[in-house]
Amino acid sequence: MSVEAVRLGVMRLVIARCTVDYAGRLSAHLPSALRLIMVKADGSVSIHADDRAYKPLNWMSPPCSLKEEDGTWTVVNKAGEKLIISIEETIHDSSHELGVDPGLVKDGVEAHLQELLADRITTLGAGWTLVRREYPTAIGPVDILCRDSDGATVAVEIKRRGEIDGVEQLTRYLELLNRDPLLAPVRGIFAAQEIKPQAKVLATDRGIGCVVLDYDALRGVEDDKLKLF
Amino acid sequence: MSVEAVRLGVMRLVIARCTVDYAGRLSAHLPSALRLIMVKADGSVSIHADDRAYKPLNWMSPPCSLKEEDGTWTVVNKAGEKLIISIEETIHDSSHELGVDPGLVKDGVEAHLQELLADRITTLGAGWTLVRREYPTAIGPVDILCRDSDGATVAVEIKRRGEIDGVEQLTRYLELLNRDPLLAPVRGIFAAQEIKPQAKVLATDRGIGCVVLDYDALRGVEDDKLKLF
DNA sequence: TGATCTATCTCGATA
DNA sequence: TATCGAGGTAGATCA
Repeated sequence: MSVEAVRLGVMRLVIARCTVDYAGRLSAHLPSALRLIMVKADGSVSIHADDRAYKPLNWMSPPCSLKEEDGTWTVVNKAGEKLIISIEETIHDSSHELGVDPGLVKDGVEAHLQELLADRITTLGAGWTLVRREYPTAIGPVDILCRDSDGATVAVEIKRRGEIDGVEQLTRYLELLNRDPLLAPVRGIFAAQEIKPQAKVLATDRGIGCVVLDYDALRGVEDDKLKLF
Repeated sequence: MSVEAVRLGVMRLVIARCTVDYAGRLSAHLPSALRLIMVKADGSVSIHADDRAYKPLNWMSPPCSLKEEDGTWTVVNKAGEKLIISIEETIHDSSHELGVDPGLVKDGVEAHLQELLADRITTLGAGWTLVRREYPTAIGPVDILCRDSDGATVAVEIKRRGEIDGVEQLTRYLELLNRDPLLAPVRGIFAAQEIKPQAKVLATDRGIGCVVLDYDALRGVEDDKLKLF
Protein backbone atom coordinates (compact mmCIF):
# COMPACT_ATOMS: atom_id res chain seq x y z
CA MET A 1 0.00 0.00 0.00
CA SER A 2 1.38 3.41 -0.94
CA VAL A 3 2.21 6.09 1.59
CA GLU A 4 -0.54 8.27 0.18
CA ALA A 5 -3.11 5.52 0.66
CA VAL A 6 -1.98 5.00 4.23
CA ARG A 7 -2.17 8.70 5.00
CA LEU A 8 -5.68 8.84 3.59
CA GLY A 9 -6.92 5.57 5.04
CA VAL A 10 -6.09 5.55 8.74
CA MET A 11 -6.88 7.23 11.99
CA ARG A 12 -3.73 8.46 13.73
CA LEU A 13 -3.63 9.00 17.47
CA VAL A 14 -0.81 11.05 18.94
CA ILE A 15 -0.38 11.88 22.61
CA ALA A 16 2.01 14.80 22.82
CA ARG A 17 2.99 17.88 24.74
CA CYS A 18 2.11 20.69 22.37
CA THR A 19 0.99 24.27 21.88
CA VAL A 20 -1.75 25.07 19.37
CA ASP A 21 -2.75 28.23 17.56
CA TYR A 22 -5.90 28.69 15.54
CA ALA A 23 -6.39 31.66 13.25
CA GLY A 24 -9.61 31.83 11.31
CA ARG A 25 -13.09 32.83 12.37
CA LEU A 26 -11.39 33.91 15.59
CA SER A 27 -7.94 33.64 17.08
CA ALA A 28 -7.26 31.09 19.81
CA HIS A 29 -4.19 29.82 21.58
CA LEU A 30 -3.54 26.71 23.66
CA PRO A 31 -0.54 26.87 26.02
CA SER A 32 1.78 23.90 26.31
CA ALA A 33 0.22 20.74 27.77
CA LEU A 34 -0.21 17.02 27.12
CA ARG A 35 -3.09 16.38 24.73
CA LEU A 36 -4.50 13.90 22.24
CA ILE A 37 -4.10 14.87 18.60
CA MET A 38 -6.41 12.90 16.30
CA VAL A 39 -5.86 12.87 12.55
CA LYS A 40 -8.66 11.12 10.68
CA ALA A 41 -8.82 9.44 7.30
CA ASP A 42 -10.62 12.43 5.79
CA GLY A 43 -7.68 14.67 6.77
CA SER A 44 -9.52 16.37 9.62
CA VAL A 45 -7.61 17.12 12.80
CA SER A 46 -8.86 17.54 16.35
CA ILE A 47 -7.13 18.19 19.67
CA HIS A 48 -8.62 16.79 22.86
CA ALA A 49 -7.91 17.44 26.52
CA ASP A 50 -8.78 14.80 29.11
CA ASP A 51 -12.31 16.08 29.67
CA ARG A 52 -15.58 16.65 27.80
CA ALA A 53 -16.96 14.01 25.44
CA TYR A 54 -18.27 16.18 22.66
CA LYS A 55 -16.20 19.18 21.75
CA PRO A 56 -12.48 19.20 20.99
CA LEU A 57 -10.28 22.03 22.31
CA ASN A 58 -9.32 22.82 18.75
CA TRP A 59 -10.10 21.31 15.40
CA MET A 60 -10.08 21.69 11.64
CA SER A 61 -13.00 20.23 9.71
CA PRO A 62 -12.55 18.52 6.37
CA PRO A 63 -11.71 19.24 3.66
CA CYS A 64 -8.32 20.44 4.83
CA SER A 65 -4.66 19.59 4.35
CA LEU A 66 -1.96 18.79 6.89
CA LYS A 67 1.72 19.60 6.45
CA GLU A 68 4.19 18.13 8.95
CA GLU A 69 7.58 19.77 9.34
CA ASP A 70 10.08 19.66 12.24
CA GLY A 71 7.46 19.03 14.88
CA THR A 72 5.28 21.84 13.52
CA TRP A 73 2.03 20.68 11.99
CA THR A 74 0.12 23.15 9.87
CA VAL A 75 -3.47 22.42 8.93
CA VAL A 76 -5.20 24.72 6.46
CA ASN A 77 -8.58 24.72 4.75
CA LYS A 78 -9.93 26.36 1.62
CA ALA A 79 -11.25 29.40 3.54
CA GLY A 80 -7.70 30.17 4.70
CA GLU A 81 -8.29 29.10 8.30
CA LYS A 82 -5.14 27.79 9.90
CA LEU A 83 -4.33 25.46 12.77
CA ILE A 84 -0.70 25.35 13.87
CA ILE A 85 0.39 22.58 16.24
CA SER A 86 3.87 22.71 17.75
CA ILE A 87 4.90 19.33 19.09
CA GLU A 88 7.37 19.44 21.96
CA GLU A 89 7.37 15.82 23.09
CA THR A 90 5.61 12.75 21.72
CA ILE A 91 4.36 10.18 24.25
CA HIS A 92 2.42 7.92 21.92
CA ASP A 93 1.86 7.64 18.19
CA SER A 94 -0.28 4.93 16.61
CA SER A 95 -2.26 4.49 13.41
CA HIS A 96 -5.33 2.33 12.87
CA GLU A 97 -7.24 1.36 9.75
CA LEU A 98 -10.95 1.51 10.54
CA GLY A 99 -12.68 1.47 7.18
CA VAL A 100 -15.91 3.27 6.31
CA ASP A 101 -18.52 3.53 9.05
CA PRO A 102 -22.00 2.19 8.23
CA GLY A 103 -23.47 5.19 10.02
CA LEU A 104 -26.09 6.07 12.58
CA VAL A 105 -29.76 5.09 12.68
CA LYS A 106 -31.88 7.68 14.51
CA ASP A 107 -35.43 7.86 15.72
CA GLY A 108 -37.47 10.55 17.40
CA VAL A 109 -36.66 13.75 15.52
CA GLU A 110 -38.91 16.52 14.27
CA ALA A 111 -39.55 15.01 10.84
CA HIS A 112 -40.89 11.89 12.51
CA LEU A 113 -43.09 13.91 14.87
CA GLN A 114 -44.56 15.64 11.84
CA GLU A 115 -45.34 12.32 10.13
CA LEU A 116 -46.91 10.91 13.25
CA LEU A 117 -49.07 13.95 13.92
CA ALA A 118 -50.15 14.21 10.27
CA ASP A 119 -51.18 10.56 10.32
CA ARG A 120 -53.10 11.15 13.53
CA ILE A 121 -54.40 14.67 13.05
CA THR A 122 -57.45 13.95 15.23
CA THR A 123 -55.03 14.09 18.16
CA LEU A 124 -55.63 17.84 17.85
CA GLY A 125 -59.40 17.47 17.90
CA ALA A 126 -62.23 15.15 16.87
CA GLY A 127 -63.29 15.60 13.27
CA TRP A 128 -60.11 17.44 12.22
CA THR A 129 -58.80 16.69 8.72
CA LEU A 130 -55.38 17.03 7.12
CA VAL A 131 -55.02 19.42 4.18
CA ARG A 132 -51.33 18.65 3.67
CA ARG A 133 -47.90 18.42 5.28
CA GLU A 134 -45.23 20.95 4.26
CA TYR A 135 -47.84 23.33 2.84
CA PRO A 136 -45.82 25.69 0.62
CA THR A 137 -45.82 29.47 1.13
CA ALA A 138 -43.59 32.27 -0.16
CA ILE A 139 -41.62 32.28 3.09
CA GLY A 140 -41.27 28.53 3.46
CA PRO A 141 -43.41 25.46 4.06
CA VAL A 142 -45.93 25.31 6.91
CA ASP A 143 -45.41 22.03 8.80
CA ILE A 144 -49.08 21.00 8.72
CA LEU A 145 -52.16 22.67 7.30
CA CYS A 146 -55.46 21.17 8.42
CA ARG A 147 -59.13 21.95 9.09
CA ASP A 148 -60.97 21.72 12.38
CA SER A 149 -64.41 20.12 12.79
CA ASP A 150 -66.04 23.35 11.58
CA GLY A 151 -63.92 23.39 8.44
CA ALA A 152 -61.85 26.36 9.62
CA THR A 153 -58.21 26.38 8.49
CA VAL A 154 -55.49 25.71 11.08
CA ALA A 155 -51.72 26.03 10.57
CA VAL A 156 -49.60 23.82 12.82
CA GLU A 157 -45.95 24.48 13.60
CA ILE A 158 -44.11 21.48 15.06
CA LYS A 159 -40.93 21.60 17.10
CA ARG A 160 -39.23 19.08 19.29
CA ARG A 161 -38.60 21.86 21.76
CA GLY A 162 -40.95 24.81 21.51
CA GLU A 163 -39.18 28.13 21.98
CA ILE A 164 -39.92 31.73 21.19
CA ASP A 165 -38.55 31.73 17.65
CA GLY A 166 -40.94 28.92 16.73
CA VAL A 167 -43.85 31.13 17.75
CA GLU A 168 -42.42 33.99 15.70
CA GLN A 169 -42.12 31.69 12.70
CA LEU A 170 -45.73 30.53 13.01
CA THR A 171 -46.84 34.15 13.44
CA ARG A 172 -45.22 35.05 10.10
CA TYR A 173 -46.94 32.11 8.40
CA LEU A 174 -50.31 33.07 9.85
CA GLU A 175 -49.93 36.66 8.71
CA LEU A 176 -49.23 35.44 5.19
CA LEU A 177 -51.89 32.72 5.08
CA ASN A 178 -54.54 35.13 6.33
CA ARG A 179 -53.99 37.27 3.22
CA ASP A 180 -55.31 34.36 1.13
CA PRO A 181 -59.11 34.75 0.92
CA LEU A 182 -59.50 31.04 0.10
CA LEU A 183 -57.93 30.10 3.43
CA ALA A 184 -58.68 32.99 5.82
CA PRO A 185 -59.35 33.04 8.66
CA VAL A 186 -56.43 30.81 9.62
CA ARG A 187 -55.57 30.19 13.25
CA GLY A 188 -52.39 28.62 14.62
CA ILE A 189 -51.38 25.69 16.77
CA PHE A 190 -47.89 25.44 18.23
CA ALA A 191 -47.11 21.78 18.88
CA ALA A 192 -43.98 20.49 20.60
CA GLN A 193 -42.75 17.77 22.92
CA GLU A 194 -41.85 20.53 25.36
CA ILE A 195 -42.95 24.17 25.35
CA LYS A 196 -40.86 26.77 27.15
CA PRO A 197 -42.85 29.15 29.42
CA GLN A 198 -41.89 32.27 27.46
CA ALA A 199 -42.94 30.63 24.20
CA LYS A 200 -46.28 29.65 25.74
CA VAL A 201 -46.90 33.19 27.01
CA LEU A 202 -46.10 34.72 23.62
CA ALA A 203 -48.24 32.18 21.75
CA THR A 204 -51.21 32.65 24.06
CA ASP A 205 -50.86 36.43 23.79
CA ARG A 206 -51.17 36.07 20.03
CA GLY A 207 -54.13 33.72 20.14
CA ILE A 208 -52.03 30.73 19.12
CA GLY A 209 -52.93 27.45 20.76
CA CYS A 210 -50.26 25.28 22.41
CA VAL A 211 -50.21 21.49 22.31
CA VAL A 212 -47.66 19.32 24.08
CA LEU A 213 -46.99 16.18 22.04
CA ASP A 214 -46.32 12.85 23.68
CA TYR A 215 -44.03 11.06 21.24
CA ASP A 216 -44.48 7.63 22.76
CA ALA A 217 -48.25 8.01 22.92
CA LEU A 218 -48.38 9.14 19.27
CA ARG A 219 -46.20 6.22 18.27
CA GLY A 220 -48.27 3.90 20.44
CA VAL A 221 -51.42 4.97 18.65
CA GLU A 222 -49.61 4.27 15.40
CA ASP A 223 -48.52 0.84 16.58
CA ASP A 224 -52.08 0.02 17.67
CA LYS A 225 -53.35 1.13 14.28
CA LEU A 226 -50.80 -1.06 12.52
CA LYS A 227 -51.82 -4.05 14.61
CA LEU A 228 -55.36 -3.78 13.23
CA PHE A 229 -54.13 -4.60 9.74
CA MET B 1 -1.77 4.36 42.56
CA SER B 2 -5.18 2.84 43.23
CA VAL B 3 -7.40 1.49 40.48
CA GLU B 4 -9.95 4.21 41.17
CA ALA B 5 -7.32 6.92 40.74
CA VAL B 6 -6.22 5.41 37.45
CA ARG B 7 -9.79 5.23 36.20
CA LEU B 8 -10.36 8.85 37.11
CA GLY B 9 -7.01 10.22 36.02
CA VAL B 10 -6.32 8.94 32.51
CA MET B 11 -7.57 9.08 28.97
CA ARG B 12 -8.22 5.62 27.57
CA LEU B 13 -8.16 4.96 23.85
CA VAL B 14 -9.70 1.74 22.55
CA ILE B 15 -9.91 0.72 18.94
CA ALA B 16 -12.53 -2.00 18.68
CA ARG B 17 -15.18 -3.58 16.53
CA CYS B 18 -18.39 -2.71 18.31
CA THR B 19 -22.08 -1.97 18.13
CA VAL B 20 -23.52 0.96 20.05
CA ASP B 21 -27.02 1.81 21.23
CA TYR B 22 -28.09 5.12 22.68
CA ALA B 23 -31.42 5.54 24.43
CA GLY B 24 -32.24 8.94 25.84
CA ARG B 25 -33.47 12.06 24.14
CA LEU B 26 -33.80 9.86 21.08
CA SER B 27 -32.91 6.31 20.16
CA ALA B 28 -29.93 5.62 17.96
CA HIS B 29 -28.09 2.50 16.85
CA LEU B 30 -24.66 1.96 15.35
CA PRO B 31 -24.16 -1.33 13.47
CA SER B 32 -20.97 -3.30 13.95
CA ALA B 33 -17.78 -1.60 12.74
CA LEU B 34 -14.26 -0.66 13.82
CA ARG B 35 -14.28 2.57 15.81
CA LEU B 36 -12.36 4.58 18.36
CA ILE B 37 -13.82 4.58 21.86
CA MET B 38 -12.45 7.38 24.03
CA VAL B 39 -12.92 7.36 27.81
CA LYS B 40 -11.77 10.57 29.45
CA ALA B 41 -10.65 11.38 32.97
CA ASP B 42 -14.00 13.03 33.76
CA GLY B 43 -15.79 9.76 32.92
CA SER B 44 -17.18 10.98 29.61
CA VAL B 45 -17.26 8.56 26.68
CA SER B 46 -17.24 9.25 22.96
CA ILE B 47 -17.22 7.03 19.89
CA HIS B 48 -15.51 8.22 16.74
CA ALA B 49 -15.51 6.94 13.19
CA ASP B 50 -12.60 7.74 10.91
CA ASP B 51 -14.10 11.00 9.64
CA ARG B 52 -15.24 14.40 10.88
CA ALA B 53 -13.14 16.40 13.33
CA TYR B 54 -15.80 17.83 15.57
CA LYS B 55 -18.70 15.57 16.38
CA PRO B 56 -18.52 12.01 17.66
CA LEU B 57 -20.89 9.35 16.31
CA ASN B 58 -22.16 8.83 19.83
CA TRP B 59 -21.21 10.17 23.23
CA MET B 60 -22.16 10.62 26.86
CA SER B 61 -21.32 13.91 28.47
CA PRO B 62 -20.09 14.15 32.05
CA PRO B 63 -21.12 13.60 34.72
CA CYS B 64 -21.82 9.97 33.92
CA SER B 65 -20.71 6.54 35.05
CA LEU B 66 -19.28 3.62 33.10
CA LYS B 67 -19.79 -0.04 33.97
CA GLU B 68 -17.71 -2.62 32.11
CA GLU B 69 -18.94 -6.20 32.02
CA ASP B 70 -18.15 -9.05 29.58
CA GLY B 71 -17.38 -6.74 26.69
CA THR B 72 -20.56 -4.77 27.30
CA TRP B 73 -19.97 -1.21 28.46
CA THR B 74 -22.90 0.66 29.90
CA VAL B 75 -22.67 4.42 30.37
CA VAL B 76 -25.49 6.20 32.18
CA ASN B 77 -26.08 9.75 33.35
CA LYS B 78 -28.32 11.27 35.97
CA ALA B 79 -31.14 11.95 33.50
CA GLY B 80 -31.36 8.20 32.78
CA GLU B 81 -29.84 8.43 29.33
CA LYS B 82 -27.98 5.29 28.42
CA LEU B 83 -25.18 4.37 26.06
CA ILE B 84 -24.52 0.68 25.55
CA ILE B 85 -21.34 -0.40 23.78
CA SER B 86 -20.91 -4.04 22.82
CA ILE B 87 -17.27 -4.85 22.13
CA GLU B 88 -16.72 -7.69 19.68
CA GLU B 89 -13.00 -7.41 19.06
CA THR B 90 -10.35 -5.15 20.57
CA ILE B 91 -7.54 -3.96 18.27
CA HIS B 92 -5.86 -1.47 20.56
CA ASP B 93 -6.20 -0.39 24.18
CA SER B 94 -3.97 2.24 25.76
CA SER B 95 -4.21 4.68 28.66
CA HIS B 96 -2.47 8.02 29.04
CA GLU B 97 -2.17 10.43 31.91
CA LEU B 98 -2.55 13.96 30.56
CA GLY B 99 -3.19 16.15 33.58
CA VAL B 100 -5.38 19.22 33.67
CA ASP B 101 -5.47 21.38 30.55
CA PRO B 102 -4.64 25.09 30.98
CA GLY B 103 -7.46 25.89 28.56
CA LEU B 104 -8.15 27.99 25.52
CA VAL B 105 -7.55 31.71 25.04
CA LYS B 106 -10.01 33.27 22.59
CA ASP B 107 -10.47 36.58 20.84
CA GLY B 108 -13.14 37.98 18.55
CA VAL B 109 -16.52 37.02 20.01
CA GLU B 110 -19.77 38.97 20.44
CA ALA B 111 -18.93 40.44 23.86
CA HIS B 112 -15.78 41.94 22.40
CA LEU B 113 -17.68 43.36 19.42
CA GLN B 114 -20.05 45.05 21.86
CA GLU B 115 -17.17 46.61 23.83
CA LEU B 116 -15.48 47.83 20.68
CA LEU B 117 -18.63 49.37 19.21
CA ALA B 118 -19.58 51.00 22.54
CA ASP B 119 -16.12 52.55 22.75
CA ARG B 120 -16.42 53.75 19.18
CA ILE B 121 -20.12 54.59 18.95
CA THR B 122 -19.44 57.32 16.36
CA THR B 123 -18.83 54.45 13.94
CA LEU B 124 -22.64 54.54 13.64
CA GLY B 125 -22.71 58.26 12.92
CA ALA B 126 -20.95 61.54 13.71
CA GLY B 127 -22.10 63.10 16.96
CA TRP B 128 -23.66 59.91 18.33
CA THR B 129 -23.33 59.33 22.08
CA LEU B 130 -23.49 56.21 24.23
CA VAL B 131 -26.23 56.01 26.84
CA ARG B 132 -25.11 52.61 28.12
CA ARG B 133 -24.23 49.03 27.24
CA GLU B 134 -26.55 46.23 28.43
CA TYR B 135 -29.42 48.65 28.98
CA PRO B 136 -31.84 46.72 31.19
CA THR B 137 -35.47 46.08 30.21
CA ALA B 138 -38.14 43.72 31.51
CA ILE B 139 -37.42 41.23 28.72
CA GLY B 140 -33.63 41.39 28.93
CA PRO B 141 -30.78 43.82 28.31
CA VAL B 142 -30.49 45.83 25.10
CA ASP B 143 -26.91 45.49 23.80
CA ILE B 144 -26.36 49.22 23.34
CA LEU B 145 -28.61 52.23 23.90
CA CYS B 146 -27.34 55.48 22.41
CA ARG B 147 -28.47 58.81 20.96
CA ASP B 148 -27.94 60.09 17.45
CA SER B 149 -26.73 63.61 16.62
CA ASP B 150 -30.31 64.93 17.03
CA GLY B 151 -30.56 63.39 20.49
CA ALA B 152 -33.03 60.72 19.34
CA THR B 153 -32.77 57.37 21.13
CA VAL B 154 -31.38 54.38 19.22
CA ALA B 155 -31.31 50.75 20.37
CA VAL B 156 -28.53 48.63 18.88
CA GLU B 157 -28.61 44.84 18.71
CA ILE B 158 -25.22 43.23 18.05
CA LYS B 159 -24.62 39.76 16.66
CA ARG B 160 -21.61 38.10 15.16
CA ARG B 161 -23.88 36.70 12.44
CA GLY B 162 -27.11 38.57 11.93
CA GLU B 163 -30.07 36.28 11.39
CA ILE B 164 -33.81 36.63 11.52
CA ASP B 165 -34.22 35.89 15.23
CA GLY B 166 -31.88 38.77 16.05
CA VAL B 167 -34.24 41.11 14.21
CA GLU B 168 -37.21 39.65 16.10
CA GLN B 169 -35.39 40.21 19.37
CA LEU B 170 -34.62 43.84 18.53
CA THR B 171 -38.25 44.31 17.44
CA ARG B 172 -39.48 43.18 20.86
CA TYR B 173 -37.04 45.55 22.59
CA LEU B 174 -38.17 48.46 20.41
CA GLU B 175 -41.83 47.74 21.11
CA LEU B 176 -41.10 47.85 24.83
CA LEU B 177 -38.76 50.85 24.79
CA ASN B 178 -41.26 52.87 22.76
CA ARG B 179 -43.77 52.55 25.60
CA ASP B 180 -41.40 54.62 27.77
CA PRO B 181 -42.29 58.31 27.21
CA LEU B 182 -38.84 59.36 28.42
CA LEU B 183 -37.21 57.41 25.61
CA ALA B 184 -39.74 57.31 22.75
CA PRO B 185 -39.42 57.49 19.87
CA VAL B 186 -36.73 54.80 19.78
CA ARG B 187 -35.43 53.43 16.50
CA GLY B 188 -33.30 50.34 15.96
CA ILE B 189 -29.96 49.43 14.44
CA PHE B 190 -29.07 45.81 13.72
CA ALA B 191 -25.28 45.48 13.74
CA ALA B 192 -23.36 42.33 12.83
CA GLN B 193 -20.18 41.14 11.16
CA GLU B 194 -22.38 39.47 8.59
CA ILE B 195 -26.11 39.99 7.93
CA LYS B 196 -28.13 37.26 6.23
CA PRO B 197 -30.33 38.48 3.35
CA GLN B 198 -33.59 37.39 5.00
CA ALA B 199 -32.63 39.23 8.18
CA LYS B 200 -31.83 42.36 6.19
CA VAL B 201 -35.17 42.21 4.35
CA LEU B 202 -37.10 41.79 7.60
CA ALA B 203 -35.17 44.57 9.35
CA THR B 204 -35.63 47.00 6.49
CA ASP B 205 -39.33 46.15 6.29
CA ARG B 206 -39.62 47.14 9.95
CA GLY B 207 -37.65 50.36 9.62
CA ILE B 208 -34.62 48.90 11.38
CA GLY B 209 -31.24 49.99 10.04
CA CYS B 210 -28.53 47.43 9.24
CA VAL B 211 -24.83 47.97 9.84
CA VAL B 212 -22.12 45.49 8.89
CA LEU B 213 -19.28 45.65 11.43
CA ASP B 214 -15.68 45.22 10.38
CA TYR B 215 -14.02 43.64 13.41
CA ASP B 216 -10.47 44.32 12.29
CA ALA B 217 -11.30 47.92 11.37
CA LEU B 218 -12.99 48.47 14.76
CA ARG B 219 -10.02 46.94 16.51
CA GLY B 220 -7.65 48.95 14.29
CA VAL B 221 -9.39 52.14 15.32
CA GLU B 222 -8.98 51.03 18.92
CA ASP B 223 -5.32 50.24 18.38
CA ASP B 224 -4.77 53.64 16.76
CA LYS B 225 -6.55 55.27 19.66
CA LEU B 226 -4.38 53.38 22.11
CA LYS B 227 -1.25 54.43 20.27
CA LEU B 228 -2.14 58.08 20.89
CA PHE B 229 -1.80 57.61 24.64
C1' DT C 1 -31.57 24.43 39.49
C1' DG C 2 -33.62 26.35 35.49
C1' DA C 3 -33.73 29.68 31.60
C1' DT C 4 -31.30 32.05 28.14
C1' DC C 5 -27.69 32.72 24.70
C1' DT C 6 -23.45 31.79 22.16
C1' DA C 7 -20.78 28.84 19.05
C1' DT C 8 -14.32 28.46 15.00
C1' DC C 9 -21.20 25.69 16.55
C1' DT C 10 -21.70 21.09 12.94
C1' DC C 11 -24.41 18.96 9.63
C1' DG C 12 -27.72 18.11 6.22
C1' DA C 13 -31.16 19.60 2.80
C1' DT C 14 -32.32 22.67 -0.67
C1' DA C 15 -32.66 26.32 -4.09
C1' DT D 1 -22.58 27.66 -4.00
C1' DA D 2 -25.17 30.04 -0.41
C1' DT D 3 -28.87 29.76 2.72
C1' DC D 4 -31.73 27.76 6.17
C1' DG D 5 -33.00 25.03 10.01
C1' DA D 6 -32.25 21.13 13.31
C1' DG D 7 -29.33 19.25 16.86
C1' DG D 8 -29.16 13.70 21.89
C1' DT D 9 -26.89 20.51 19.96
C1' DA D 10 -22.88 21.48 24.22
C1' DG D 11 -21.27 24.87 27.21
C1' DA D 12 -21.43 29.27 29.78
C1' DT D 13 -23.71 32.66 32.27
C1' DC D 14 -27.03 34.51 35.15
C1' DA D 15 -31.40 34.56 37.89
